[in-house]
Amino acid sequence: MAKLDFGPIADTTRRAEIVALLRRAILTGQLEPGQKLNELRIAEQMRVSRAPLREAMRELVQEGILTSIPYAGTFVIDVTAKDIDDAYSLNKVLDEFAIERTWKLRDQRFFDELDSRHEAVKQATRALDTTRQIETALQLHGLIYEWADNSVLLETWQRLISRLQMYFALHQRARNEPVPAEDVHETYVRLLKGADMRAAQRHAREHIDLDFEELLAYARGLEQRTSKG
Amino acid sequence: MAKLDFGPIADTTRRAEIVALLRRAILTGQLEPGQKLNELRIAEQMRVSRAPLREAMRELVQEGILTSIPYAGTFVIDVTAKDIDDAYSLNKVLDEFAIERTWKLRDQRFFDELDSRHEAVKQATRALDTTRQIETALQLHGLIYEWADNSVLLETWQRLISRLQMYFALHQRARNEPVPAEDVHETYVRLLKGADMRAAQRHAREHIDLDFEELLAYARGLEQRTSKG
DNA sequence: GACAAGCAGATTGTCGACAATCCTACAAGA
DNA sequence: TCTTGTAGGATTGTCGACAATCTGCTTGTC
Repeated sequence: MAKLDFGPIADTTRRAEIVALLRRAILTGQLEPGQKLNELRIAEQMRVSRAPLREAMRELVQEGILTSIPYAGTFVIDVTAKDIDDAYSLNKVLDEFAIERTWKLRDQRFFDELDSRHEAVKQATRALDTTRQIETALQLHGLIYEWADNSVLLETWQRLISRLQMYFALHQRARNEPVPAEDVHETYVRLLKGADMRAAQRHAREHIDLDFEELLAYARGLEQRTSKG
Repeated sequence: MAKLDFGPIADTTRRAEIVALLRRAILTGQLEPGQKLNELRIAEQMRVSRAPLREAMRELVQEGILTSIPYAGTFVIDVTAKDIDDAYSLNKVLDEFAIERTWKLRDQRFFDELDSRHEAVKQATRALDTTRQIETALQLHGLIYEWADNSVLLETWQRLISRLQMYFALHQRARNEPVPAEDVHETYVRLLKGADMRAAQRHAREHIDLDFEELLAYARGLEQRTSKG
């Protein structure tokens, strides 16, 4: 008989669902940076009272993707080039640490999961689903954090990807180009399976730098435009 | 005429004050790990309705010092040896990064602030005020994060010190010993003023390791006791 | 026309009450 | 004895309404 492993049951509070809905709207760019969230309107749309909505918004404020000014409102965070720069430079450091911690803990299950997530990225890429592509790519990247066996590190990473996902989504929406067909994660996955930890760490740095430059350029353009307007 | 630099005005929402009150109670150990927070009772004590209290609790949950289970309650997080280990190992990495980023930005104001915070620690030590000593020591340590000019890094650090402060406070309360009179931060401050960045980074690691070992031993003892009971 | 005072209108912050859920104790049945 | 079902009380989750605050406009004065 197969070993059943019941996971925790789904959160059944309205608050949790609101958090999920709002987060998704923000991370996919449906709610744009700087935009104000009108409590009454959103509550009506969701057929929910303002109490759980406000609690949900508090969570997202602490998560770093909303910002709140007393008696003025709650807004989607603005994306500045410096924010992206900050997030990425920290991400590099964390990546190195995560790889180091994960390295000795790699096993067959790790490699299987790595392949599985890699496959998910490729599938989203083939389907030209940019939103899903970003999601899956970040999940692929997040495996080393989940495997590092350090809950604080994992939390930190999860806070970071919220923003990164938002940045990427904005970038993609702005470009509105078909996704590159090549498999940019091939090397990353291969190195994580290999024996040279330093090489994997180095690649993580450089691989990130690649997308990073594009993002930064986009963000700088954004700022110039908005400062003109 | 001196340049006036008006800081932001105080938050005037009840929510913000509740957050401050609760956070302080948790970080000083007045609310013990694992303890349940009864909304009705706390609301009555603070002469406040449950709405702002619940929002405040949501923030602290996201901050990582409370944990919430739907329909069951909100609890102060438990302190396990692994949590401390995780937090500290990440802290080492972040310290190194913060020092690196700060190094080139050091100026006279930095050195002055460093001395000022160092003095605050010494003063709290002389006054035998352990709670304040922990606070000031963490603030001294946090200067490199404030100076690193990386908002994401700073946020991450602030999330970390919430827990560290809680751990330290518990430790101190448990020992209930007079605080060591020697100045353990002397070398740290001197190296941050010096010219050898690597040395400063190395010391940050080792300096932390020192207190860390004590904390870990304490936490392990705690866990054994609770598993027995 | 410029500027300050003051008045709606809209929006956020807070409150008290109700609904949904959980935990405990206890009884009934196998 | 162990399990299962079932009230009862306590606590959390949610709602609708009221209070506090901000914003933009209007009005009046110079």
